[in-house]
Amino acid sequence: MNSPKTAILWIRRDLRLHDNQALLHSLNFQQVVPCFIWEDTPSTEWRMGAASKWWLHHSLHAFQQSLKKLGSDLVLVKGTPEKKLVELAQHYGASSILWNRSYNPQEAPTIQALMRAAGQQGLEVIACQGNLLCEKSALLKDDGNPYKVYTAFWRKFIKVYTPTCQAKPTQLPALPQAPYTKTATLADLNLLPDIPWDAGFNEYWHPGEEHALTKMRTFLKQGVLRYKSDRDQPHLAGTSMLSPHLQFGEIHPQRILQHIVDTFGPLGQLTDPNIIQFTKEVLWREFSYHLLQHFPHTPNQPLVKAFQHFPYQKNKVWFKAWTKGQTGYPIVDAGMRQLWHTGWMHNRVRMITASFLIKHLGVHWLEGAKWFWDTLVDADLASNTQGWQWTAGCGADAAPFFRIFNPITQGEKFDPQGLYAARWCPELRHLPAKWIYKPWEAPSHELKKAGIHLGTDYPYPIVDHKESRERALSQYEEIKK
DNA sequence: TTTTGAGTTGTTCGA
DNA sequence: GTCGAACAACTCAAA
Repeated sequence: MNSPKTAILWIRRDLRLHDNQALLHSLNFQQVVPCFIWEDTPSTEWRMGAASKWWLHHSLHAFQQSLKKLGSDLVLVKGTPEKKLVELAQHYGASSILWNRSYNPQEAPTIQALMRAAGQQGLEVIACQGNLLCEKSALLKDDGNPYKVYTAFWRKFIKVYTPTCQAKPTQLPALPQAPYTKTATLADLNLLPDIPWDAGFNEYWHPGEEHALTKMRTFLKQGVLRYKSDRDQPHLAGTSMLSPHLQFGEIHPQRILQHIVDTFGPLGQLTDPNIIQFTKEVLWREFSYHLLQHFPHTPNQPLVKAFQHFPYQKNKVWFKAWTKGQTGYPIVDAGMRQLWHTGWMHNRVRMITASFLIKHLGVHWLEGAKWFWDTLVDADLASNTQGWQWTAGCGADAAPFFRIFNPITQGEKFDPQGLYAARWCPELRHLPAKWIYKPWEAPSHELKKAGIHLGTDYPYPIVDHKESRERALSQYEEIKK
């Protein structure tokens, strides 16, 4: 054995040093080439959206820096993964390719092609557990079928699960000599927008593992203690905001649960409803992946087949008003504008805006899912699909058909002072809280005093709540038959 | 196999 | 203004 043992470490959305199985496995090699491959125009649907690309750019940068600190680097390459990985292996004389599994069914063809290409070259492939706590068949019902009800999934999970975290390595194997000439720079990947719509992103987000870990520790020390009530109030910073960090694998859910167990005790014995609620939210992500893996058609097709024939309507004008935050319903508009400016929307408002698009405007949930996919920094195929189908009533454990969010009372209930509306729809900021979620009902002198001319400064509602509600209910009535 | 109880996030109406 | 009931019926989980 004269030549050193060399491995290619394929990095995807696992941009972390802690709890990174493939990275740990790579320590068994003498030389390791960590690499990220960017495919400009992948042939799959659901290719990475604009907001996610922004995050990826900064996250790659952060990860590259931390690899450098440990004596390695991140090699960036443009091209088709299965071709480039084999090419890299040949260039460096590597014997093995390592990666952490992705649970996105859209990526399955790439993996199959890679396995084939590697096999032809006699390369060893090692796929490790990725960003999930429960892989496809790790948690099933006693009869062997997948869960379709969250509570049952959760109960089983806390019974069987114990976290096992792994510290980050203190040093990494060196990069081999003989630099690969076809590397790209981060700028070459062209991940940042051409027009600077990301200005607002920079003040809200700090991608990277270090920031993710800090955010988790701070949240689990403070915010989580009021989570059960604060998480529902969109004007507060009551949620963990860890979702994009999880999506890019900057933090493993294992580490969050470990921290919870270390601080508050075993999951099965938690008593504080705030901690339980937060743990449940972490597990919703797992449940979404559970569903996505067992029902891989759900990003595009309803889980409940009866909904294939639901009479959704195309309405470009209404859809555009929704995307721009110009529906005339302040809670909806505030949410859509927050999304546009920050790449994120508060969870409660996600439900309200989604419900409004599907039920009040009668637009297909898939249209909304695609908009969220492009604009969210935490866009996650499993959570996005599950969330939209839940709202549409066609998913697992879905909302009953008669549950149609009232866009006025939801605003008033969860933000009685109207702070969220005032923040994101500043044209309404002088309107008293009493009217801020229903400006069209405000007396004309109040509107005048607040300096608002409806129809000019802020739109009238594009649809009537009561009418839309009744129409949606009667359509659902039809579907049942 | 059969049976029984339960199921994230709500709204409206009428007393 | 507050509160409880009705909204429907079905699928799922587990004993």
